[in-house]
Amino acid sequence: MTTRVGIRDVAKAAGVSVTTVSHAMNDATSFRVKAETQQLVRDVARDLGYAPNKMASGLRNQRSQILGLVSDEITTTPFAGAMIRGAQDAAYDRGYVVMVVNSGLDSELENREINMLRQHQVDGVVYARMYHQSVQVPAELEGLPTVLLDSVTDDKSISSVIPDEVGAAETAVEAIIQAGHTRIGMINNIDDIPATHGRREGFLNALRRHGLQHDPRHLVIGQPETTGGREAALGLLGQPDRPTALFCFSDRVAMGAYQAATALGLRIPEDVSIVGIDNLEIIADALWPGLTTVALPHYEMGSWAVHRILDDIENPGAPAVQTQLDCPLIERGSLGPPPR
Amino acid sequence: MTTRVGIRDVAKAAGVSVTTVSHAMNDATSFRVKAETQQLVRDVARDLGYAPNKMASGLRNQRSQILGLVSDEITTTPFAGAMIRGAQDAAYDRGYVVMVVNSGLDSELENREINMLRQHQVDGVVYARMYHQSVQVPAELEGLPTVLLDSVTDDKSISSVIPDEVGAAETAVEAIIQAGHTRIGMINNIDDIPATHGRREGFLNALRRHGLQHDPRHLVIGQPETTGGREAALGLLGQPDRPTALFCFSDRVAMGAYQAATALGLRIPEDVSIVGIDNLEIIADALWPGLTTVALPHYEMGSWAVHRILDDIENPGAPAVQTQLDCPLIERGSLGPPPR
DNA sequence: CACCAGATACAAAACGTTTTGCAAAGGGAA
DNA sequence: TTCCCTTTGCAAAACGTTTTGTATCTGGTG
Repeated sequence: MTTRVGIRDVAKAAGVSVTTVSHAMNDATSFRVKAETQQLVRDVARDLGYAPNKMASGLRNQRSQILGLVSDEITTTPFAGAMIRGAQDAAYDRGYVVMVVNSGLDSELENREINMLRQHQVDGVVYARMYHQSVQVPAELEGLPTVLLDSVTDDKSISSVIPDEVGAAETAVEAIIQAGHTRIGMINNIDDIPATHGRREGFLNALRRHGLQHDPRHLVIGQPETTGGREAALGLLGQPDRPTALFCFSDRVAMGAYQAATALGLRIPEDVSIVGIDNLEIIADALWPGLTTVALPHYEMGSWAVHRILDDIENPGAPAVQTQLDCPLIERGSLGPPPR
Repeated sequence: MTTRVGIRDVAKAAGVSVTTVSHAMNDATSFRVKAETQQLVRDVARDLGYAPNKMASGLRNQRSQILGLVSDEITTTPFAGAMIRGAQDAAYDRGYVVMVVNSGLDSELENREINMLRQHQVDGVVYARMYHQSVQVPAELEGLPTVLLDSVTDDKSISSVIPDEVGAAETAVEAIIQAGHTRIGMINNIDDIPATHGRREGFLNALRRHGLQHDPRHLVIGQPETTGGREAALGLLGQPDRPTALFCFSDRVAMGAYQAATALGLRIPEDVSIVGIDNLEIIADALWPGLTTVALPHYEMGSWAVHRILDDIENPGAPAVQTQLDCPLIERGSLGPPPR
């Protein structure tokens, strides 16, 4: 490995002082160097392949240009990837870079990892959860610019971004209603989490808005996986006055509903329409027919969080903001008119 | 934000010099400090919440304790998450931290991102692909310790880790044969990539080893997604002397095979057994019955790559090694004895 | 008692930048 | 010509560590 080229190498090669090189490179202060000299220096720098050492400049500036991203789980769904990419793209656009750290559910480990981030002098951290939930921000983050991703906390002084759960459900159910359905079932999550309540509320809102009767037997709950969806849908679709459309808590639940429909000899969407939430492409695209669903804005949330944190860093003191991002409908083939 | 506590604060509080504090903290050199003093210093450091500034120590040591991870795609499957987590866990265990960067297919962007990593003085980089493939290592990585993850290159001086494709297929097909099948079909990928050839080879190896006839009509190819699997399986299972078991290129292809079986009124595994590759849990667990499949060791590859790179950094000059990692069989419910 | 070795602690230099304060050069006005 | 201002360039300090070379102390030995 050839030894790295530093600022003094450039200075020597260009026949100027390191000060001048520094000024020439960081054009914020370029009024201290003649345009001509600046060009010369930059050319030399490029030819030499000079790239400033961020550890040195960070040390001097007390700014690392590094953001930390701490997440709980990362392996089971592609959502984490989308969030990370959103965060990383935004960071890159603004000259930052992202350190990813994840700790499963081990909060002891999480604290130690946050500590490592601190040692690396990260300028801020995005504290992310894989599923929208309410969290306690670890004390280790005290004093570091922090924004919550896919989670909220009681402390209103911390910015956060989450999906608009209510709106997402409304979007889905509106679409179902537009297609002509009046008997609409919902398979909700059994867990007591924000998504459960928000989506239920959105479901009921949409029904009410259109003056549709809500049959409580058509709103059931189950484990938020495929098996739970299958069992719930089996019950729902087995009834004589079965719903003609099912709004499912998630795409995995919807996949269970597909299985139930198939088992009962019901065609999708001719006999029953199904709509999910998540836009988990690996499932939604793979189902047959494709699953119409509402996308959760993971990429956008990652991007939003990073922009928020950088705004905060560059311009401290702005008030915290709690955001909800829109969830668009993604149409595939599982929503059609009700059977006559 | 209270101003960070530095080594001189600790020194002052403990009534010793910064040198002594440094020696007391880094116990490699602890023979230069009395055990008692060391304890005192450490206690004081803990009480003050002192955490050494890695930018400063990195600058001094010419070692950032940061690893770069550059990947192509990250959002579509959970594989990326598994790799990243494997890498990050391994890094954490050895006191390192991972900077993630990803660029889609834009190699121009990739180069600029690698450049950012260089500026941050990463000690090495893991160059990862999401699907096993043959790559050209970008010139930007020149001179940086690099290992290839889920990819290989012609340059044998670069270490790499990939799944044992041949072995994976052999494992799957052996299991099928053990279950009693003799007419075994395979739905392979149409793309000309290493996985395609390796899995085909493993399939044929296993058949040959057991003296089983290979009917060329039972080895078909298709797009490596669910739709491709469905169409291929429809053809395969529609034949009068249909195979009693299907070995699928991937879990998504296997999902298509499920759909085809269902459409043809075939039960799994009573009428036809299906085995995949990937252990894409979100699908394999969700299918009904669960999909028996061979796991691709994404987590392990991430971990292996990081350990390799750190070995290389700590002990330079060791020869490069190209590794293949084992792929274990994950049994769920889609493999049974052949119908009589 | 004098000397020495070993144990322990410290001061200072170095890592590669940025930035401040100052100096030199150039040019216009008196 | 002299003076002063503006433009351009430089030397040096600082960021927070680690490490080297040296100084001091202690106690044991001749």
